[in-house]
Order: sequence, then C-alpha cells, then structure tokens
Amino acid sequence: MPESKENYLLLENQVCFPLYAATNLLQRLYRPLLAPLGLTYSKYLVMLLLWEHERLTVGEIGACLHLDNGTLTPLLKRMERDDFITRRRDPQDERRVLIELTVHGGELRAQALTVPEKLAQEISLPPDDLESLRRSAVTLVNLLTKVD
Amino acid sequence: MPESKENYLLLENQVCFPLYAATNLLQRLYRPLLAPLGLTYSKYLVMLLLWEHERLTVGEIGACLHLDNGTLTPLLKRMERDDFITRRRDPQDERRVLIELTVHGGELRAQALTVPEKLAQEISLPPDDLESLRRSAVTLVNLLTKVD
DNA sequence: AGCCATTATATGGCTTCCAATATATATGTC
DNA sequence: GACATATATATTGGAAGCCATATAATGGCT
Repeated sequence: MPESKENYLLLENQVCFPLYAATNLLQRLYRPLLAPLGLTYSKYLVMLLLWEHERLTVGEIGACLHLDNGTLTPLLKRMERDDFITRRRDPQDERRVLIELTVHGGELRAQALTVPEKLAQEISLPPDDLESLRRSAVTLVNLLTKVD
Repeated sequence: MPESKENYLLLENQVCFPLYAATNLLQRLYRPLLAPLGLTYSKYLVMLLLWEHERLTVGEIGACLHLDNGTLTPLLKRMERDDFITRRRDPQDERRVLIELTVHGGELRAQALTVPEKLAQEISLPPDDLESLRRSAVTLVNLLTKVD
C-alpha cells in the first residue's frame, strides 16, 4: 500500500525531529543556568568529563562526546583562553594534546553542582519518564556508534 | 546524603547528553542521504512542512520547528537562492513573509520518499523501541514548549 | 638512516543556532 | 488622524557542528 510510505514524510511521524527539537529546547534551558559560570552546553560537557578524569587527550574527549576534531579544537582553545583548561603537547607522543583543568576550572565544579537540580525543576517530567527517555536515547547512541 | 548530588554531575547520568549525542549522530547519518537532494537536515524539515501545507509564514515554520528567526531567515534565503522555495510579503499583512514551494521544490518530494526507509535501515533499532523513544521525546518537547 | 603507512590534531569553508537589537507594519485608543 | 503598543521579520555577532584537507609525529620495514 503506497500510502504508508507517504506517511513517513509527515513531520509528526518523524523519529529524529522530536529529538532534534528537544535538544534545541534543552540547550535553550541550559543557557541561562550555565552563562553565569561562563559555560555553554558543549563546554559544560567537556567540564563534566574533566571533573571525572582530570587529564584527557583531544581524541578521548571527542570519542566520549561523539564530537569531531573540527568542533573540539576551537572549542578547547576558547576554554583555554577563558582559563578553564590548559592544552599542552604530550611529551611522550607529540601528536597528542593533553587537556587538564586549571585551578579555576576545578573550583567551578562546586558551583556546577546546583545546575542539574535547577534544570530538573524546569523540566518537571516524572522521573520514571525521564529515565526511560534517557535509557532509550542511550540505546540509540550505542547503536549508532557501533555502526562506525 | 551529599553523594547523590555529586552523581548528577557524572556524564553517564545526564539526561540531556544522550539526546544531544543522538541528535548529532543522526544528523551525520542524514547528511549523505540528503546531500544528493541538495538538502541539509534543517532544510529537509522545512520541506516536510511545505509538502504538507504548501503555504506558510516564517513565524509558522518557526513555531512548528521550534526555531528562532535568526536561524530561519538566512536558512530560507539560501533555500530561495537554490530554487526550493519562494519568499514574498503577504499583501494582506506586509509584516509577514509567505513561503511557498517552487516547482522544483514540489517535485523533490518524490525523491525524498526513499529517505525515511533508507535511514531506518541504518538505525535498525526495533520498531517498538524507536516508537517509545519518539513518544517520550514528543512528550518532553510538549512539556518544554508549554513552559514558554 | 630512509621511506611509507598510520595516527593525532589543526585549518578553512559552510551551515546552523541563538540572543539582542533594529525596522517596518498593524492595531487600538484617544 | 496621532500616538503608543504589539506583531513579524531582518540583522548582527558569536558559538557550535561537520567535512575535506593539511600538517606533524610515530612506528614499522627495508
């Protein structure tokens, strides 16, 4: 039946569009929460990683966040300029660049602690729904990265 | 217990990050499918709307896609330049700009029909999982737009 | 040592995204 | 009709995001 194929082109039935829209809307919500810390959402993600690991290469960050080098290099340069991180060549392997927190970057973690709960208040989706959304998105990401 | 608050800062526990990553990965999948049609993902979304409605204002498109004017105006100008759409002031209300398909834009729909199934093949997530992901993302989007 | 394939990051060009601001048109009120 | 307010789009400036390509360093292999 040809009609079913037609229906796939309806915006309402697209799987990717709600993810796209939700991502844009969420970044808009994050913006005012992160701006006082001098962070954007992408920079915030890098900081989350560094608060966990404290020394990473550009490549490792890209692998974790699924981001391209062409995205990360200028992003990290801005973060270096604004005193969140340091960038230096790995003496062991001069191809790599090691990313580490500055003192200021480390201290910022305390202020960031309040961000997740502030955001949760604005979303106010039942925790179960939120968790199932998270889980299915994680599943999708795992699937999409295995393809590569 | 203070530890639970700490855990919210772990990348693994973030709700927004998997959505963000999935969106980026999906756009990367769409790119090679849409490029032959001369479309990017955002332009594709605009086309989906116009294949359904055929005459929309800039504001209506922005409301449907949850996109800003600062995003849409240059996007639509490029689409006009590349002969997908026309832009003209509404004679009834000169503040508005009416967006309509060109002949070429209308014909493109036939080629776009194959895109959703090609993408579905690459994702290969069980249809039920995909549908539950879509549904919870839609719920989230509805929630986030009601706040406004 | 010299060469070649591989790896890690950087660069340039283009698109998308937003907030803040500007401009022009409509609308309502007196 | 004049003026304030609201509405619709455009503009500007900065940040992300990707691809394709370039540069530099490493690791064999001969």
